[in-house]
Amino acid sequence: MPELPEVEFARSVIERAALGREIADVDDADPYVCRPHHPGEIRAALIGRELTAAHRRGKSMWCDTSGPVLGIHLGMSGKIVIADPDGSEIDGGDYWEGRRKTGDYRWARFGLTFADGGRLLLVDPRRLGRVRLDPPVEKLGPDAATITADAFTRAVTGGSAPVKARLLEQHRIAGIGNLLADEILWQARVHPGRPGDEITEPEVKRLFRATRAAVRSALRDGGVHTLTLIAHRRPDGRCPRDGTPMTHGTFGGRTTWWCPRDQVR
DNA sequence: TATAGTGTTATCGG
DNA sequence: ACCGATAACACTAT
Repeated sequence: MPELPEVEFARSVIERAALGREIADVDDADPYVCRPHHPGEIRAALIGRELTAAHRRGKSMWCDTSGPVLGIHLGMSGKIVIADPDGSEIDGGDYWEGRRKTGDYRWARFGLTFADGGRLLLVDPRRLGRVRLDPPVEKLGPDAATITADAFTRAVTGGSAPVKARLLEQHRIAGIGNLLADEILWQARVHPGRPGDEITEPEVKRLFRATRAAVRSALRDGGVHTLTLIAHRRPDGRCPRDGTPMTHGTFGGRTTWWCPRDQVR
């Protein structure tokens, strides 16, 4: 399930395989995924156009076209699949890899059909992805992969909300999901429940460095599943640093795992 | 069989 | 205004 690194991979697949192909048809029949549009609205806007560029900020993607901008969000279970008329497929996903057979389009929730017969599909079993025209990208904070130290400090400090909740707010920093957040807090040795207005300068510094390091390593190694802490977020999990049994609780409405010895309130 | 979940958004209540 | 909790979405994994 996608966080920033997985979305970047999907974006690169679109860039590599879908740009410059004339759009001959659009399946926008799913009113939930395509909200707030009505069925046929995206179709009418894109037929005869082509994608000219693929962008990403945080977990949001958008494509420039010769017409309106096409926004794509993968939600929790979405991925991009490019299916070509010769039967070949480019699978732009990770989590469902090996669990979805080539040619299984049961959960295709949106699709572009190109004039050459190829298709770009949003395959999304849980239907939490979204496709819309002219998405409000400006509401997102700076991308977690490139955010500056100053912007990071502004985003994380202040307020009474737990720091974990802040890391997850896409309008402050775009791209950190539940797993990345736990990894960052663990790397930085910061308790997830620390309120923003109590975070110290050294803590912010460690969080910033951990954010950059975790995002970079997940981008390099193929996704958030490769992060150190992830395998230890489980009932019998132990801290990879000191062997202490991991604790879990809820912050910002999400299940959170941390090391009670390393990460002290 | 029951429950939780790597995301987002809206709404309600404190 | 800020924050937490809850629901909704529909399916998979444990």
